[in-house]
Amino acid sequence: MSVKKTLLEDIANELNVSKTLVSMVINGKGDAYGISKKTQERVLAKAGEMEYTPNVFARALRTGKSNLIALLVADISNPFYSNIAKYVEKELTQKGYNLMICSTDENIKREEKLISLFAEQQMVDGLIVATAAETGEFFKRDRLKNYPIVFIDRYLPDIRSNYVVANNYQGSYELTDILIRKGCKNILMFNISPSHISSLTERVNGYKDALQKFGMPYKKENVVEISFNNIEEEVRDKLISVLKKPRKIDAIYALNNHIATACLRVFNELAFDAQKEGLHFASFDDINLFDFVKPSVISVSQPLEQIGIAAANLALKLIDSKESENTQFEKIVLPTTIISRS
Amino acid sequence: MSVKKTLLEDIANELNVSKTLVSMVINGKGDAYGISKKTQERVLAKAGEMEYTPNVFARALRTGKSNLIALLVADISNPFYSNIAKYVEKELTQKGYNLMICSTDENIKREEKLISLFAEQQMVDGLIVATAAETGEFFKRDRLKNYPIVFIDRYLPDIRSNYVVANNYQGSYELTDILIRKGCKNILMFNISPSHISSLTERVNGYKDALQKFGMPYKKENVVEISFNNIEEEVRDKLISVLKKPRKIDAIYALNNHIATACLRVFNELAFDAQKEGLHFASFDDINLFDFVKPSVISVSQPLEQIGIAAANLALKLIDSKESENTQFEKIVLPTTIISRS
DNA sequence: TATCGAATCTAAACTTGTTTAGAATTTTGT
DNA sequence: ACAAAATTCTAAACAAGTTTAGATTCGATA
Repeated sequence: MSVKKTLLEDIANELNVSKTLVSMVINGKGDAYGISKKTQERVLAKAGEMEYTPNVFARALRTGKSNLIALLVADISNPFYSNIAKYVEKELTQKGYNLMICSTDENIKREEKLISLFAEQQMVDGLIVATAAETGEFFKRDRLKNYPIVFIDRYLPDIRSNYVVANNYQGSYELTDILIRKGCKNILMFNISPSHISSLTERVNGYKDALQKFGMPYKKENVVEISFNNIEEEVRDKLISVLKKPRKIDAIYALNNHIATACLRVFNELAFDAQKEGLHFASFDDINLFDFVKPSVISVSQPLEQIGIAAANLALKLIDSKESENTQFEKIVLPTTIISRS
Repeated sequence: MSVKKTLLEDIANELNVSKTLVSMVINGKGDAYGISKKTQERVLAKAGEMEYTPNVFARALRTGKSNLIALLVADISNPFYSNIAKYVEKELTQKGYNLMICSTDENIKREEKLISLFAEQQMVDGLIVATAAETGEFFKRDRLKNYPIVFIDRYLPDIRSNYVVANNYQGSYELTDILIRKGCKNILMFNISPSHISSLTERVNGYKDALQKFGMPYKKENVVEISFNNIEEEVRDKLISVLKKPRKIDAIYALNNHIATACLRVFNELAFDAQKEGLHFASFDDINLFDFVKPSVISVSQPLEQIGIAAANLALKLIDSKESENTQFEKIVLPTTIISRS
């Protein structure tokens, strides 16, 4: 019962011209194909009057372009990703593209399934991915050769690829440096497990190298691994046992915002006054929350807007230069900022 | 240079059968069309071997179904929406659908443009929308008649529609009730402007009716409107002037999480100890942050997961029953929970 | 042995645009 | 005035599937 959609052909029939002509005019190629100004106007007017909107699928089928880009992240409800998503979308919208955002749940199989659907079938013109992959063998498959993929947040060392990431190493190095200068001798780091993710390993490396600069030993027992799917509980257990022991630890460093939140929750529950106890608290990733809590958080803030914009534009660039067999890969590393709260 | 994709026809040629047959088997209609078991097996085996994946656009063009649903929200970086998005996506994935999430920036024109693109051209099979519209005239257009649209968070009173919302009235009523029972005589409410959005007006109504129940007057000056695009600054100005005056106000009630965060920022900056000053603080919407801040926040928590799941399933139901001219509209109102922190 | 029916399969139409190759018309040049 | 060139337009092919209508093939029935 719903009203019939207007087709190209309907406009053509109304005006007694061919649908070829209408298509050309609608796509702004009227001049290029030498359609008279008068005819162009008539077509445009009629198209407006009949509320014509092109069928996206027919167009994509014929041209092989959907003007769609997909963004794959572990979890869209993580503010880190949802903020990046916002900026990616904003940038793409300006350039006439639409964005599909999908959560992979940090599940490699799901990620691969989505990539097969989106990329191999050209459902989307390009892909922006915070990959959960370990080695990334999947990305070597022929079908993905020459397909526009931009990695964000994490990259795969063994895969030649384009990526946009924050300078995790440098940020972590600076943060550790600050903690040491504040007098910390025993910085306990909470890492995520599995820890193959590049951004995490680089944060660990930055931490190690800063220790080394000050001639401080890297103690394995000072890096605690937390399963990514059970953060709250494991942090609670580990942190409580640390706080209850006679203290050697003089700083806690959470490697991402989830861990940091879990730590803060424990401090809160125990009514533990870190400041009074001489314990510093630091986190990689900066979230709103940190502006309001005690203990004050020293954090590394990632340039979310710039990451989003850069990833969007890099993807568009790759799409535009797709045929040109460009084997040059772009690796964009953006600086982080330390946020030190009093 | 990238490897050629496998087409239905390629499989058909390899096996010396028609592409019709291959299509039928691939879509699981082999039995229905009387294709022999042996042939079905051969097709499936060959399809797997050749890594066939169907072209989404060709399929959608012919069938008029894309297995895509779009979710339109004001801002995907708002945890309220990003959490709903997560659950909607999870539910849809299980049912074989993919989700397109788009931010409208609370911009009605952009919302309408996206809906035209998505719905009128059947780019997506259904739509879930937290609309920015005021009257919703747009939704009355013929092209959208009988198109599966589910409103979430907000609905349009003048539009006959399907929606899934939290019980904003009841939540706000209960919250106000609690504040009054705690002895509050002057509850200052920060509302968002423009305030035509149903969820907000219902929160105001709940507040008013609770006051009335206790025979307390509704004072216009106790409802302050804050422009949605300048929340931080306006809240700062208004709140500071309130706090500096000789106090009559004994509770602040923020109508959403953005306003609440802005208020907390002001308390923080002023080192204002609300508890000591006998000021209660409440918010509609519950976010992580509230677990960690002072003053303690009394909040109304919305059932994000249930909203997401219900919206997804309602959309799917509408899609399935599309042809049946169902004029019955479903209105799902889910209960909220008060979270009272000590 | 011609016929009917079931089982199995296929040719061609169809979805809605874009693009190619070329046709029809008008203008220009001499 | 006629060919060449430029202008303006169109028929048909094409993208890659799904669906309809009907064609074979085979054994069974009369």
